[in-house]
Amino acid sequence: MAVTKGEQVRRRLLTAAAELIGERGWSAVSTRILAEHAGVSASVVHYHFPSIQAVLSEAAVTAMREVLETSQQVFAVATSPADGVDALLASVDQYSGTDPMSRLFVETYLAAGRDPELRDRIAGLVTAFRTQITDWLAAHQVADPAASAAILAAAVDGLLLHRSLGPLDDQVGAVLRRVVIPCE
Amino acid sequence: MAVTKGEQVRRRLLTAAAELIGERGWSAVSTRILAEHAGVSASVVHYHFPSIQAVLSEAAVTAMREVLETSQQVFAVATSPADGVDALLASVDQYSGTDPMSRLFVETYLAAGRDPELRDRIAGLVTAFRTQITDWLAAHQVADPAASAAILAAAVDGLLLHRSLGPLDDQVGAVLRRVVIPCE
DNA sequence: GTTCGACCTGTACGATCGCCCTGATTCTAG
DNA sequence: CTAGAATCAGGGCGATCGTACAGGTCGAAC
Repeated sequence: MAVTKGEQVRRRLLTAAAELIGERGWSAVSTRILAEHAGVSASVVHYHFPSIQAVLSEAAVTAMREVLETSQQVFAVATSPADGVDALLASVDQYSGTDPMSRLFVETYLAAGRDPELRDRIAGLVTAFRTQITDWLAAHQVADPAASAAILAAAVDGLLLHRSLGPLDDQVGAVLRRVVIPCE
Repeated sequence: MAVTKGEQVRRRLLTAAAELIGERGWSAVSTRILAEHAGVSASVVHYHFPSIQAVLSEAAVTAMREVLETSQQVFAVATSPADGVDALLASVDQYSGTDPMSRLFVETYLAAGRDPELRDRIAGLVTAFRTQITDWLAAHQVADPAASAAILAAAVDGLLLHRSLGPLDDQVGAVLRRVVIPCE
């Protein structure tokens, strides 16, 4: 069989960990909670992973990579810079700011500040995402593509953060489109 | 005496809590760690506060209110929308993204998602801050002042989040200035 | 000088934490 | 069919958690 039984359990642990990071917070995910949520015994966690931090890190990096990769694909179909911003915001719209995935992103940013190895992996993911946007903006004659991409990426995370506190203005899309202006 | 001995200890606990939230993370601040950091015995915490969550919430709200109030004062001296954005970014520049205050903001956003009462208090602070910026932008004939203020506030938090992963592009200030365009 | 309240210390309780170890079970190669 | 590897359950260890409580110290009011 291609996927062994143990590999299935390992994946269940990772998906459960990703959910729990968002729901309970990074440092509130314990071995027993994680095991119960994945439907296994507590000691199975330490059979598949060396430590709790290792599970959380791998789960977070995997989940973030998937989201970022699908998120940067929305730019491929956009035909103009304004379309690209709209598509980016639309793809973000499925996250309410209070859902596990949104919170996993922020939790992981914070955890990365306390774990240098995790920090490097996350920085790599975000840099790759930002580079992808930079290239796309440059190809569409946007001025200062690198800084514009940095603002767009930061705005997305910031909007998620603020949206968890309450609804946002309808016109944020129109305003964010101002960021991408053509070269003179 | 105006400030009693007990009040001094209470304040030491609050400032220590604010630091520890940023350094260790919200849910990793324990009674004993907090007491040790404030130079008091462990049970003093529960003499001045009903629970650990209460200390953390009050410390976070107090710290955030101070920062937001001083931060919105930088707009008062700015004479143009572009100046305002520059002043905002400059006032944010003193926070590296890895310092306790930056991290306290994000930690508190996340904690607010798990505590409705804290959420309301934080939402009030952020809304007041955003309203202040909105009024200032409107007074300076910026189009869509409310949405522009939302983008600016979100960008500030997002930039802090991303700056903790690595240095940012030099031109983010120039790009962010594009957000504030005059009414047609 | 005594009383009283504010303030603090030390200790204790039950719960939970990460991690380890020992056996049982299940699967697979030979 | 069997031996061995892979996988899992259960229990236990020392540490730490939040909180409660009983007693001690100390300054101020009377």
